[in-house]
Amino acid sequence: MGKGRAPCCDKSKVKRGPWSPQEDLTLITFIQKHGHHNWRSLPKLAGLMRCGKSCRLRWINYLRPDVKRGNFSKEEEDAIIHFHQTLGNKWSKIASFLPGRTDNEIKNVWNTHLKKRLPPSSSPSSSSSSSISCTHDQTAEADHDKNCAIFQEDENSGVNESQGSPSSSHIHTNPELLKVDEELHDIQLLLDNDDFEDITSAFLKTNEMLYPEQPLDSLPHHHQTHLSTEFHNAWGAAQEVTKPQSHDHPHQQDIPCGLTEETNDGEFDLWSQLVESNSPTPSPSSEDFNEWFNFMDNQTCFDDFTLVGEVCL
DNA sequence: AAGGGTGCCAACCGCGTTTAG
DNA sequence: GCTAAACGCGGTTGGCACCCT
Repeated sequence: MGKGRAPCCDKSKVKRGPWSPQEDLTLITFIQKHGHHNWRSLPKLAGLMRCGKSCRLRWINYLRPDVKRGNFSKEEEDAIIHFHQTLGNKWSKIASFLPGRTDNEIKNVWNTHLKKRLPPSSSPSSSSSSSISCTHDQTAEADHDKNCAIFQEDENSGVNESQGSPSSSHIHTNPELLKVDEELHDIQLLLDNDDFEDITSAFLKTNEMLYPEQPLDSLPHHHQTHLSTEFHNAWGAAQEVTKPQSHDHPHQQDIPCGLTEETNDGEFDLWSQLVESNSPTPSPSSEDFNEWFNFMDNQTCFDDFTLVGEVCL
């Protein structure tokens, strides 16, 4: 690869900066219908003047239905501290332990809050973290499933918004972390797969209710980047209408909403057609999407929601 | 009330890794 | 096996909101 990397897109022809609600809608609608098998061609196919990377980032960090918004619970913060000690700045790895949290969000929380709490010596340097990464990575892998289960359960039992509690500024010492690990292990032993899925489902349902309704045009410009929560909530509820079983797979982010695992191959075929012909093809479940559009109209007070959807398809 | 400083976070950039031809 | 394209990750930045003086 000696020629250097070609730019991912023509910077002069793509829009940059904060996403507008209309762009969010366009992206959501397109992915809802066609999935995202090729980020590079997606913006062109969806009618977005955005770089594919930008679309991917927007989707992963804000628009995908299982993204969890709101403050981090004490348990989540403790977990971030714990796994950062183990893994270092492997944000995506840490994010995989915290369902619904993105690597970007965790990175921001670490840099703005958690790092400041710790004494300088307890923050792993890049060299020290790499020197222990092998052994600890294995430990982290082994802890992965049980920690996921724990945070699902936290959501389910309503202990999420605990940042104001007197203990929320408390920092784990190593013995305490060990105790937490033991507790995690005990609970993991009590959970079977069905319980895990139940908790996951409950978590996602709770997640839909994190933000109140608010008319789009009543918001100041700065908060328009947060409008995705409107779509996110509406989408989550729409999933209840269309394909409730999709809630059972929080980590299968690549399977678009409204498409089950069984239909994924078919969806890929649809993508192939789109890429080849560069023209939209009819949705296999247009009735469901129309229902979703109507729901979104009500949720967002966005009069021409259906129009936006039609334009980009 | 105004202005400067600080914090926060969404988004961008560039590089390493993976995948496809 | 090689090369180029695409993806994914982590670091960094820009700009808004809030706080303090």
